[in-house]
Amino acid sequence: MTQRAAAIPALAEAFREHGYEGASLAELCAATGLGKGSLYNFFPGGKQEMAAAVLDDVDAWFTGSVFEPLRSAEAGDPGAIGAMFDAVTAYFRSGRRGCLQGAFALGRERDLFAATIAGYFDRWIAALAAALHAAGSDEQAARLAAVETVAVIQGAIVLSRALDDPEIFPRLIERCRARLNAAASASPAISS
Amino acid sequence: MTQRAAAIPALAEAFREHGYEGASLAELCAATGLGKGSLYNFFPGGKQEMAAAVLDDVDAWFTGSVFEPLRSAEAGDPGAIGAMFDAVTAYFRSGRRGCLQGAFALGRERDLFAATIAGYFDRWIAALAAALHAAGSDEQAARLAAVETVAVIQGAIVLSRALDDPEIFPRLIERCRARLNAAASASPAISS
DNA sequence: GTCTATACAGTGATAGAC
DNA sequence: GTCTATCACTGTATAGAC
Repeated sequence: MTQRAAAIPALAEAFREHGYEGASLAELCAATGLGKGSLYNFFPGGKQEMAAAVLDDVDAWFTGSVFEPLRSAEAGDPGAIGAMFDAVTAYFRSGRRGCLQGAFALGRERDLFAATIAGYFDRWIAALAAALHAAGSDEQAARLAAVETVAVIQGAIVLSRALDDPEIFPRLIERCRARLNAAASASPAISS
Repeated sequence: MTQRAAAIPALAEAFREHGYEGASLAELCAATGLGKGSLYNFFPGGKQEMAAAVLDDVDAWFTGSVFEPLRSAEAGDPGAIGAMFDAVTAYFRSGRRGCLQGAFALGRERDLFAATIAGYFDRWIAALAAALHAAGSDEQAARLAAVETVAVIQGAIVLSRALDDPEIFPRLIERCRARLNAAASASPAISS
């Protein structure tokens, strides 16, 4: 059963690089070093179950390393939002690595994983909005800023890959960081 | 030869909905109402030529309806940037419609169309930066704001589809509009 | 549990009838 | 020009040998 878990990161990279439709079983076998029989032993549901397992794995990582730490801002940690930017920059490798949930949202495979994808972004936005609210923004402004920040991150991945420019992602992240810091230091009464 | 041009919008919708790998020839035939023979008569290069023609068509529309009007801001038109947001909101149907160049940038098909995709975003960013520069921003700030604005638009499409929420796109667009207006009204000496 | 062999639908693409 | 028939091939998935 630990072999199944070991295969998931390799499957994730294959899906990231080729997309859901583009990742053939042959490539998934090559990526994991397993034969078709072994893959189907671990994932009887086939490619769809493999992708679902990968999405769950990514989701679990973000929950533990991004969403939960953001909640610590509610307990008064002022560095939680900065830590999110650090974690995201490392995870997406400054935009060279794509976002599986984001890529799946753009194609037809969205229908297969709609609830999982929506849940991922929903919890990300909710956690960031809670942290911003704890830092002083009113709830509506915090929610909108959280949506925008996640959108910038997703757009930065698109632009980084489209323009093949590794500096785009860190620059946009720095801009988000500065803007959220500025909003947090401003009093909510003023920003209303 | 006009039949070929008539097929392109239908092909565009098919590629948008299914992605490059996911759009099979059978679906491209169904979308256009043409048989394989007819499609191959118009596009001897097959699927790749169909996608290239679609990208060129989208590019031409953006050049005429978005990039060129932005250049008019250099001639003193203050409404050019607002017109871009209107055009983009209508084109992407408030995020329900995907961006072909953005979607292609995330998968392996990026390699096939790398120059076209990069050129599309390059010219969008350059035109918007020129308009912002004409409105008073210094060049570096204008460039960065342009990159961010295009990133927000791309991210807004991802989030709109991921969360299946049609209000996300227009809200983020309004936020961009307000921020660029605020930056334009501020003197460049202050914002340095 | 892992691989090989295989089934069978569907793929992109081509040839030829009309 | 358009369609039908067909190509060789790859796709996902399964069965069975070891």
